[in-house]
Amino acid sequence: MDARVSSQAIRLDILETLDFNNCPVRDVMGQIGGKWAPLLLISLSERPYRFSDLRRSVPDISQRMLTQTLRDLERDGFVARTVYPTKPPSVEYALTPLGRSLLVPLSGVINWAESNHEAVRAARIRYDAA
Amino acid sequence: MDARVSSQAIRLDILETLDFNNCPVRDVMGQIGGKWAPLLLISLSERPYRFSDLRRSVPDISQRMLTQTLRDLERDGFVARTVYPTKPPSVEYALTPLGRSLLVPLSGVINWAESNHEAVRAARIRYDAA
DNA sequence: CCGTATCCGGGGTGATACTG
DNA sequence: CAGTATCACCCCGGATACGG
Repeated sequence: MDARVSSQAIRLDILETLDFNNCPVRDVMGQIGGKWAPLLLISLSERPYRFSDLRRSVPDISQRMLTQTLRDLERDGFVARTVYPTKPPSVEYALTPLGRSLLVPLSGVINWAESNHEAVRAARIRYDAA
Repeated sequence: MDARVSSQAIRLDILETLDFNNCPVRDVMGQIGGKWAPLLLISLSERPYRFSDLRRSVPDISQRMLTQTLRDLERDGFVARTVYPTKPPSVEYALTPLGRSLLVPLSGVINWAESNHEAVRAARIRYDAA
């Protein structure tokens, strides 16, 4: 067995075709790796949210950033925006099928982050001590 | 069946305990969601790299950003830095067990990005047309 | 309720030059 | 080869005010 191979297989199909001028990692991760997008996607994985509900679910997001992040997610096809012309109007945001399919692998990273948060924090303390 | 539940189950353990003041998503994704970290982790998933090799593997990264990103990854415990006191010196970067375990779920997102890159680009074109 | 417009400060990023 | 130092820039993001 090759010593470079980990005990857990990692398959990265991308390695063979990685093109830095038209890079899916940059194109996709650039959005979902932003400051607010992951948290919004997590909330929306539960159920559709109205604008104000979403704002309450992420307490320290500004109205400006909430609007802007939702627009970006909508533009990329992850989130659908539905306006109900009530008075006052209400707007509902929900994951699209594409957004839901993204959340499958993304939830793996999120759960990893939760499980290994302490290990990362410990590594930082060790590094900063030296 | 609950209409809110997708055909593909998504389990987010984090939903029950999400604490925004000490948030693993922010703490972990903040690093690996950066501009350069994902690309470096992809390269390092193959094999250890020396500084210059890594630089060649990501052609448009500056020396400054390569150093800084590697330091951050080292600090979080994802990458190990080994100095060989040859002349001139050579430095090798390799994934740690923690980094390798991160790459398991991360590779899922990366492969998703590759598979769905075109769908995302199409969604953008559609959105921008309106 | 759900935005948009404007201003502004700070940090991330690149370019360049220098060192062991 | 593998960095560090410094400068300058730009854009993200917060605060605030206003509008449909």
